[in-house]
Amino acid sequence: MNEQYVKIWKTIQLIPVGKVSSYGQIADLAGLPGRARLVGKCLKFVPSGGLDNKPVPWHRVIRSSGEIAFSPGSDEFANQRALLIDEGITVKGKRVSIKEFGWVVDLENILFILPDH
DNA sequence: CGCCTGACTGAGG
DNA sequence: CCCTCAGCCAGGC
Repeated sequence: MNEQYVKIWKTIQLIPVGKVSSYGQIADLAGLPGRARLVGKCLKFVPSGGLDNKPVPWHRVIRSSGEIAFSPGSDEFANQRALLIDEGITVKGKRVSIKEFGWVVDLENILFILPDH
């Protein structure tokens, strides 16, 4: 199992319900700065059963611009959009307001919650 | 080694 | 808001 993938998945598990993060932000928090594209690739292989008996909320990861990465019209797009809306996130077209729903990582998270790396 | 491909990003026009 | 472009980095061939 790819160790970097595990770090990324664990970081994604920290995104609170009702918040969104970006590929780049997850990469940074996982200790892999500059590797947003790796996060995208890694999300293709998210364990469907979750990790450590906890789900990996991949749908909370979108582009830094606030839009859903999948092309509008695709099944994946519709799926992700529905999952976001289900937990109370407003999605206008393909876009989420980062200002309103973006995950702001506080000091407590940085010091005590992020996985070791 | 080169060349191409991504669930990417930030700056510009 | 749209589009382009350079930069990005792991992988595949």
